[in-house]
Amino acid sequence: MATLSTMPETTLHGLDRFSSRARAALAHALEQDPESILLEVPRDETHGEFSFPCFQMAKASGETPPALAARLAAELEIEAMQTEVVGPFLNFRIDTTPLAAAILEGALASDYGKGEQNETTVLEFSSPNIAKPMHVGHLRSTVIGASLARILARLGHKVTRINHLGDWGSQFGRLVAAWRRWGNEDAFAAHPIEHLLELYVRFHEEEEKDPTLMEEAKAAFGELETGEDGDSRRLWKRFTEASLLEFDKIYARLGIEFEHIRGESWYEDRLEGLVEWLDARGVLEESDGAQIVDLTAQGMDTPCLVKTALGTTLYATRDLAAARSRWEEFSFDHSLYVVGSEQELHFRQFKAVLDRCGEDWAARIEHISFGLIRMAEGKLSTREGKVLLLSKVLDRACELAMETIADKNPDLADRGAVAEQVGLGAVIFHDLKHQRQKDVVFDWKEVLSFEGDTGPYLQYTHARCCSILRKAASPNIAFQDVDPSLLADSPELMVALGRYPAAIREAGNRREPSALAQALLRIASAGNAFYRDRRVLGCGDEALERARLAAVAALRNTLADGLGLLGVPAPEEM
RNA sequence: ACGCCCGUAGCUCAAUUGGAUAGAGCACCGGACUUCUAAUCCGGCGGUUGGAGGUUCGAUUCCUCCCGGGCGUGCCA
Repeated sequence: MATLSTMPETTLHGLDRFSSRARAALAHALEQDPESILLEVPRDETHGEFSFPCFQMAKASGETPPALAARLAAELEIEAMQTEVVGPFLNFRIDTTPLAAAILEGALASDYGKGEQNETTVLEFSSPNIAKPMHVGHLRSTVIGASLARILARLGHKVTRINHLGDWGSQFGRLVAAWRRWGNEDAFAAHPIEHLLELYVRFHEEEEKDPTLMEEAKAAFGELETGEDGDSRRLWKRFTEASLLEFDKIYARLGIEFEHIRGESWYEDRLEGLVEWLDARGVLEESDGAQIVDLTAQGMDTPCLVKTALGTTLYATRDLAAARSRWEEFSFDHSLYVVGSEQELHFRQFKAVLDRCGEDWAARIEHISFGLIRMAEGKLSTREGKVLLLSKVLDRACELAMETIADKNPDLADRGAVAEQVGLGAVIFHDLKHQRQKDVVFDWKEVLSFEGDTGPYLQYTHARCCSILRKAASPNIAFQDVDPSLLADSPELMVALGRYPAAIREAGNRREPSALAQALLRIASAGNAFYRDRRVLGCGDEALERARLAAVAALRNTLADGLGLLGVPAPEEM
């Protein structure tokens, strides 16, 4: 993969074009490899666009940091950049006209922020359970995964998205057993998922009083796992099909697609082979009648169970089979699993099992874990029937967006469609703006907020840009027709736009969409300040209007692009 | 009990993964719409970064202990 410093300058996007020059000059002056020169972004923008703290290099050369900074400032001659010494820091400032020229050229092009990481990545995300409705808990995996898929694709990855449906396991034994006792065809026909959820909840209510229930459930799952096309399997298929229809509605709404929708059952005929393979590798042991892989040497005191004493498979069995299958099929460089943090032990275990088997590709597996969504009132529990349906959250957000439109822009055409975009945008962005690792307390007031650091704020800024461009006599400004010196008064906007490519890179490399979300907020903020202070249309100077229109177009394009990567719709009017 | 994660302004979160005077939004107070959408913008208020040590030029960030919260800990997923 090409590193920043070895790439030709024309392929460097945004501020990278300037930082790479500074790094190259520093590397030359310090006789170091450019890769070892790390530039920082000063917290305080008045210090410039980049900064080089001299502490470490000074130690190596025996100078004091301020002395080294001063020496470098005197030596360095960088095209279109000025240096400034502040104590031990060497700061870099980009000349405003070349800055505007470079950023405008980049942001008006269609490949802004594109990367060249030519790698193959398998990405598993969303993965709801069959026979249960999607609830707010599924939102995170779904939107984080979908967004990461787009971001990584932009960076050059060949991405394969897999929806690993929870369509297998002992829970289906429970469901089948519950159906046989209390199932109702009419209720199922009318509201399939609701009815199945009722059965599931009822099972858990009654299993304590009636131990024969669990026996029936285990027997039913046993029937399923025989692979025979019997009654159990017919029921399971019906439940699966009904669930998929429901899921598709949500995915269509969120604009999410998968290369493969493969439930756990897809790997069913590989399960026996997997167990035999583990045995052949000599890692399988029996313990209390179950088949386990001991992991004490890997630092885990809990072994990985691959078969119950009854001979049925477990979650880990299926994930191991899936991992092997994906390795054989895709020969991936990365295999990412966007799954909640409560499954961390599971992933450590299943990677450790592959380690024990001598599979070095296990190191390419990453658990992209994320914090749980909790309700302010207490824990959600599917078993107790306490769920907040994802569809309800989306509906409520869109309703509120409709009310807001009626209030703020009652003449808007196509209000329903825009309300849908704004409502979804609020919910999706709210999720993606937080670091994924942190737990989220679901708060209606915040999720439904359309002001401040929200999705609708970004959408609004985008719509404002569209509005200006719509009213312009000639909205399509070619970069060649712009005098960039006329934008020399707007370095804040140019810098914010210029950091966009690096934000995409950071979001991808850290598997952290919030890095992109935060960058978009800064861009929108700079954009709002820009057109507040600078009249665009009818500013009295044709060349100036052209330049400002180009800046607005660059802003609009970047916001639309970034929102697209996050999966937030970008209406042109709202 | 043990393991992992989290703790930053009244609330929700940032802080370039060890850098400069810890920043935004919400809430609150005060200002800006006859001019490209006020879902916006500008100003003010707000901090012992849970606590105590340690590592070093420098710690919100790394280490140890403690406090508080979340999740997990062989036959669920």
